[in-house]
Amino acid sequence: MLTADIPPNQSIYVKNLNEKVKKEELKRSLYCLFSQFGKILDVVALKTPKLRGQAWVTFSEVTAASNAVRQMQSFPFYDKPMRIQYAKAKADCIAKAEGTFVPKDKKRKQEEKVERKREETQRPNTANGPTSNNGVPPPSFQPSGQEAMPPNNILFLQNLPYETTSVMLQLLFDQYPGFKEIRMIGAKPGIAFVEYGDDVQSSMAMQALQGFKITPQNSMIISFAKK
DNA sequence: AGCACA
Repeated sequence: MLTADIPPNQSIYVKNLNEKVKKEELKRSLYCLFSQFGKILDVVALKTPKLRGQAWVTFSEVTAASNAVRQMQSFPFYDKPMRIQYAKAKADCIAKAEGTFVPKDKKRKQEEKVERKREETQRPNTANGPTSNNGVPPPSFQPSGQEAMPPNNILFLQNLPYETTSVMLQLLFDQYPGFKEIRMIGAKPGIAFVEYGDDVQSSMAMQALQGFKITPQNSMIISFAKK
């Protein structure tokens, strides 16, 4: 029996994570790392004996989860290759959005009944409902164009104002751990490369500075550099 | 290895 016959799910299950990383940092890093595939609704990680070293990342689209499963398979994250599958169950944040959420005192075995309820309760959606988001990470930017580059410790910057200097960029990017250097090409204004120690660090900086405006007209576009 | 919502 392969591990790969779990049906697609908008949540992914990530295991073989480095257990020394603190929970909040782990969640932030996973959020940054996986945001490249689409909007993330929730990241769950627990440090209980049974659940450490694992996490769940829920996307707003199943296709984002599919790309993440494929592209990030075995990605070295905090020195360990991550193992990624679709999650086996639906995330609570999704069930809540659908109105099918059953609090945890009603344990499993309820699942089939919940499925039926879902069909009969189809959207009496008029006046109520705390609009969407329940305790989720900050909203991500919309990927613009060719965001499909695989992770790289080097970032590619576009749409910089002509007068941008490497010192200006250094001030900005040196705020994030692992910063190594800025490289600009004299003949090509408007673009630059930023090198970090590893892919995780570059991902953090990308997430933090994506869309940063050096001038009101210049929203920085950040992607991973081509290998 | 380990599939939850501390």
